[in-house]
Amino acid sequence: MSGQMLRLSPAACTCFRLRSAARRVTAIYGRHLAPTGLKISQFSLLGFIAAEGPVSIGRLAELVATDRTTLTRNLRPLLNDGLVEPAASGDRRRREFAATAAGRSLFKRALPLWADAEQEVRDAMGPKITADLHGALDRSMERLADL
Amino acid sequence: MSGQMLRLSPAACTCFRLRSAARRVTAIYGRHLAPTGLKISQFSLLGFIAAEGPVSIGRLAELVATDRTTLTRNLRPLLNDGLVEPAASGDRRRREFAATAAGRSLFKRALPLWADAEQEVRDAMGPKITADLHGALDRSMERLADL
DNA sequence: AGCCGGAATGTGTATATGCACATAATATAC
DNA sequence: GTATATTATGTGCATATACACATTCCGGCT
Repeated sequence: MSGQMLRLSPAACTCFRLRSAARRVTAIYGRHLAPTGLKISQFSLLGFIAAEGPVSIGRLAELVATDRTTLTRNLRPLLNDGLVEPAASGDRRRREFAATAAGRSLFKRALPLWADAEQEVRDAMGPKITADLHGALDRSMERLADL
Repeated sequence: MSGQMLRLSPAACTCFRLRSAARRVTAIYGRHLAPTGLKISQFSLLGFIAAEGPVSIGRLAELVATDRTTLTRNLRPLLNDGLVEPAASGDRRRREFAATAAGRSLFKRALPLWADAEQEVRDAMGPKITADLHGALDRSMERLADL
């Protein structure tokens, strides 16, 4: 009985735990990245765009596992701040984007701060739990890929 | 060199992976809960309120590990839909909330759908990876509790 | 009684997230 | 070569998230 109750308790929910963990870790990274003016989501997005070269919204959506329409809006702050700019595209349906020089420069300045955040989390959790978490997340995402 | 590049690649970020996983799993739960009109975050919040009885914003913020001010707004839809209502409070600074009969009823109807989502994720990941993920998340959250 | 520090909460602003729906442009079938 | 299916994207709406700042109230001190 109590086992059943425990499994049904809201806090036992896989989704709830993942979301809680994401919120908490997001806050930690946010503190480190604050001097750059970048949120962690913007940092990730900028990094992918810089690494991929000119890239379309749809391709980005695959890369970052985010809804296409979310990216349309997440790009706005980066465009407004001149970190990303539209790039030429052969297909007029497709809009492509690339990092500007300012964008690449800011990303490079943000990298060590991101590494500090990564290290703070690793220090708090210890190498074993960190590795376990990464492994569990990776294998989970593989299995959930086509749902 | 390539190892260094890999570690610095945006996709290797703990925060990015957690957020991606949370998005993906959120979508799965959302599909199951859609017939109830509840988002997974609303389902969790309603569950906590129903389980705790009259509870303040501040207490809820601790329970669900969410910023206090976020909860102020997350409560709105639940209040508007008559699932949660204000409750008396001895301290006029504190606003307390409790689930209504409709709220408890809807939560009970949503529970099996939530269980279906939980099961779908478990089936996709398998019992071992599921247990590993839960364990890694639990231990991570413990270690990150006071950061 | 009156002041005052701390506690509990709300608001303004900005971003993140995704579904349903609409639009534009390319590719394909005939 | 046009009608149509498909592809790529944007928009309206609603919610989720949290920081900085403002407000209101309680409790203790004088």
